[in-house]
Amino acid sequence: MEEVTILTIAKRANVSHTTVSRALNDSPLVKEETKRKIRKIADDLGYVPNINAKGLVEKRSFIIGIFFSELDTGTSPSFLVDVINRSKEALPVGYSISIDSIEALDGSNAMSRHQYDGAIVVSQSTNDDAFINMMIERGLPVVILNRKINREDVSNFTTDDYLGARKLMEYAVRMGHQKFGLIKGASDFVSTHDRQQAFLDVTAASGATVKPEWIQQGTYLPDSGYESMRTILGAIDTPTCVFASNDDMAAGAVRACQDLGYSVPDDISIIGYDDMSYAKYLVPRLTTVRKPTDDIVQEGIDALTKLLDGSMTDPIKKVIVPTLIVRDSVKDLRK
Amino acid sequence: MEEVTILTIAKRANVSHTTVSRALNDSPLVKEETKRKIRKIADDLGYVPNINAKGLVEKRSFIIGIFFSELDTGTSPSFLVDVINRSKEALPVGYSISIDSIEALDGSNAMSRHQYDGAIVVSQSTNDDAFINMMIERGLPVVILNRKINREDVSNFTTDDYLGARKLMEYAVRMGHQKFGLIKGASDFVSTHDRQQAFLDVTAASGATVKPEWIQQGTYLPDSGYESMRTILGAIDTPTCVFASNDDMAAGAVRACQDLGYSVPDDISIIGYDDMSYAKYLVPRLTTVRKPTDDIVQEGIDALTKLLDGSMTDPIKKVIVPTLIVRDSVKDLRK
DNA sequence: TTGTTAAAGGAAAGCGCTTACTAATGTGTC
DNA sequence: GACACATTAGTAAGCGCTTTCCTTTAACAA
Repeated sequence: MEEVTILTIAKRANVSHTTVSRALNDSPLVKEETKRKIRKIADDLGYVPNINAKGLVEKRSFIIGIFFSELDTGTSPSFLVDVINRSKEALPVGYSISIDSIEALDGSNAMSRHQYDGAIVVSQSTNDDAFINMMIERGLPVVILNRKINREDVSNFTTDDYLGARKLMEYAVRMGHQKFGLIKGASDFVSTHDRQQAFLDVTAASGATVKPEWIQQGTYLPDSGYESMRTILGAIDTPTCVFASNDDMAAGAVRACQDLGYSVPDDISIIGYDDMSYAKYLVPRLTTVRKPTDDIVQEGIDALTKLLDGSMTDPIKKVIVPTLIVRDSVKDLRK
Repeated sequence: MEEVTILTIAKRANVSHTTVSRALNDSPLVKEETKRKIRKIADDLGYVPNINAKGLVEKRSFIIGIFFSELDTGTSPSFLVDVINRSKEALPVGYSISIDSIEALDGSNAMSRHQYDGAIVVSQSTNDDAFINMMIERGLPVVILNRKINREDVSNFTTDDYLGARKLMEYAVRMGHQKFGLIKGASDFVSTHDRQQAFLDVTAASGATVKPEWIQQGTYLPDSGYESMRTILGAIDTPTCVFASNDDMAAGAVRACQDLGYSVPDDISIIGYDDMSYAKYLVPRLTTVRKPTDDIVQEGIDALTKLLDGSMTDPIKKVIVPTLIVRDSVKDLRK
């Protein structure tokens, strides 16, 4: 299996390798007929361009980086997989993707070891800003997902966590709840802040009771939901509804209730956020908010593709609205 | 920010670029002192080798491919993430990883578009064999995970699904169960077959009852567990214990029981497989088998690394044993 | 002194590709 | 027939790196 290069093809076609290169890149400098002939030969020979050589002269790597704030902890696997899947589908052929966590890369020049042609940053935290700015300064085509960025010059696709949490909390209030607990997410995540703010605003506006001991700090991981819920249930008085800032923690919280002999939702209601795939299999089925991950990712990749081929004119900013998903984990207190 | 190449360094150090290259690659042909000087300059200048140029001459791509049988369906997100994470950690610096699904690549020469330096194949199905053989024939360093491969010349890390399912079923039998149902996994997955075989062997050996209508075909996805369970519960007689071939389907099955007014485990016991992270948050906590994913992946990457740097002598074969995880979803019928 | 050898580093080729330049044709105009 | 000027294709340079030869210098033996 001899390596077939443009030179191999050139000989076969009785043209120079220059012409082959041009034909394969659809240059207007070669006749259609010649192109056809050359392409045919390339096909027959099973020619595959050497991406290193091509990249070397074009100063490209054909690798696009996908960066998450963290890989092990904050980012949910299904979100990650979704991003990867859509990226593969939506990216032009020939590109590889490389996954990394910003946290792990930070400070080091590790990032520049791979010279990415473009990047998708799935950002959870303002801690990522330095990294993001660095990429933009370098002139790298980059798209930021998930978190709102205060720069005009970069495409940014987000969801409105505040709005989603608001919808959710307002629903709980409509169902007659007046005593609320909160399990917060990982502390430096913006989503944590937004969801919490909606919680505070809605409870304040509706005159609901929120005792300090009903507000617990979690990490977005299931175990922290479990522990936080135990603490909340340990208080003298207990809330009627607890908002766990994501579904993972909600699952842990439900578990804690069960372990301590509380029935969900009869004794206590639990609401989550994200609508993870298993949310509808929990007992009770979790009332939550669907985060439009798919859309965010799809639009993000589309934008990056445009950036890559130069067809992007102005940066795109888009906020995709989340949907309230009502299931069975909230008791109707009005009846 | 001028691009700094070995030539930039060479000028600064008053040596030829050749010497720089050698110094940076720790060649014995340059004096230690010279090396130190050159490395210092490289550091100061923030030099990053151009991977394309390096790859071009060394005929390497610095990309290793990670292939899954399928990406959307059969492979669980957390497994996938685990593989990615460990790969990142364990692979030598400078390498990028590229994720792909065999299914999507198959037939096309798409695979050869990227010229991988090595590959990890996470195989679920014998359908992957053609692909695997092709890679081996090409002489690509490759390691197969998850599924047993009948080739002597390739490293292979697996778990024993038959053994795991056997342990699980034997436990259920010990708990007094004598009427068993089965929800099978995706049909062309080897794991499906192995788990089913253990089910059949144990039930046969223990003289348990297994009615045909208690055996349903699933897909490994939660919904199929739900539907299958509904079908099983629709039978005139029902089993006392149902083995769902993975936790996702078990979750669906539990849900179906609940919806139809059956209590788990009081009316019916459910057992799963894999020990997904949420398994201990289901209600009831799921009795299942822990699949040693971490170990498989870690050993796989280690092997590939050795393959890559030529320090592998003989292919490694290893079967890692799964662990029974007893929780609350199986009722003790003996009391 | 001459010869031999080891050590250290340089010159140049070349990896496979794109892309200025250049050259060879053909075509139309006066 | 002489001129411009498209059209098509070829020549050669060069992307940043490794590596094969060479060359230089120093050290040592005879």
